[in-house]
Amino acid sequence: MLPERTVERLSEYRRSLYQCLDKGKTHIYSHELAELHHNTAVQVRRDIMFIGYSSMQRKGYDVQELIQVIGDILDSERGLNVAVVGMGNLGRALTTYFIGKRSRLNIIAAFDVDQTKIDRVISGVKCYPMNRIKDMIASERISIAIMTVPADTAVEVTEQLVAAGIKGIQNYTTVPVEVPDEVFLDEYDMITSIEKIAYFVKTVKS
Amino acid sequence: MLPERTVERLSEYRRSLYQCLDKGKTHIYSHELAELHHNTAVQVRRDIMFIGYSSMQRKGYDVQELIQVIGDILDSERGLNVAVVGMGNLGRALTTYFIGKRSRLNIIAAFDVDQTKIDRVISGVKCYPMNRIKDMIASERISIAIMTVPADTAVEVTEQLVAAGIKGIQNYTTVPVEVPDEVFLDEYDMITSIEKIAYFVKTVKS
DNA sequence: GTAAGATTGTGAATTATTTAACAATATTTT
DNA sequence: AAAATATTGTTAAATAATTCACAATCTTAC
Repeated sequence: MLPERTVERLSEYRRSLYQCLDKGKTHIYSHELAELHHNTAVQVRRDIMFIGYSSMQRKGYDVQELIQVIGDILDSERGLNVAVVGMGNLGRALTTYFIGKRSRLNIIAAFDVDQTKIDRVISGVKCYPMNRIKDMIASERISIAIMTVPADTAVEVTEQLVAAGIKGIQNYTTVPVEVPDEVFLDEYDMITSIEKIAYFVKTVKS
Repeated sequence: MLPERTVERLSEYRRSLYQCLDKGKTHIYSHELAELHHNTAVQVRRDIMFIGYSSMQRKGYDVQELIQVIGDILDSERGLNVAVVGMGNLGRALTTYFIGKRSRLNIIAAFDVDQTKIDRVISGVKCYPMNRIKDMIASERISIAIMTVPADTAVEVTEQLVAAGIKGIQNYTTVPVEVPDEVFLDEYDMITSIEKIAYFVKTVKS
């Protein structure tokens, strides 16, 4: 099992590699990838070492091959199904982000309380009522939920997701939630990230 | 200067502390804070040690005082002004997240290319055309920009922000950008975060 | 008022992550 | 074809982050 940071970086590298491909660039040096991602060439080589890929030396990494190898590590064979829970601004933003991205992650359902959204296709995804969470997760083999609901419903929604057998949750609400060990949880708080920037903006100056 | 992770955690603790305050809870133990944030009591104590606060021992930390002390570390005296660049779904989501939050960060302007948005107040923030970036950042003393524009304009918009003298940028687009050393940059990629979850969901099982 | 118990604060140990250093090797130059 | 150069892969060193372990201290129970 790779370190969390390494997984993140691999995912990011892959995005850049696809861009290289689009530009017709067939090989890339470790220091080029590093520069694109604000880290060092050694770090890049180390990450790539982790996944056991070897370039033909001195020509840089073969872009196509590297994409392939990263895919072998990151992706599941048949892809994973994803649901967006909460089709507000953030839910829709995320969903449109995904559209057109080469990805083995398929957003196949959205859930919302808003009656006017239900049964409609929003940002390319069909929207279901919250009480369908349970059966849809089971029947559609949804393994990951992206939670973009209002803060005050986060805990309750999490419980529903866990009860339905979800395997991973990305929590974008501003409240931390609790899940059993076997569910992978990641929490990201936009306010925190801005407060962090504010701190460094403030303290670098002084 | 505190470690980045510590700053993040402090911001998160503070959020929980405000919630305690609302519930009338006046003191909190390190292990309680830890549980809320999926980390250990030692970690919490270490973080709090970093900022030089001491509880009256054995009663837990005084919630109000701790909020105060974290604020002294994280916040700037007079607060910082923030702009959202790109008032799409994500921009609006973020802006509404901030509204009503006790914060020294004031989102005071939004920028967008869309003519129909310009000069209107959206999610509580006035929206300006992109060509106002330069003068607004200067005249309104905006130090932080949250970039939520389409990927293909990210690099160009970053250049504008930097030229205008921005101090910190949160990049929510899917392409990495380049800034000079004195500008603090944080990049967060939602697709990466979901790919990471997918990896761990996949590999924990096997 | 003494003993037992709970909690903090922190030096030391551990673990994780990053960086340095350099041998190995392929390519280009002369 | 030998020398110079550039790049990778990897061991070892350094740095950073977390956890352990425990003294100090306050509170409660008896």
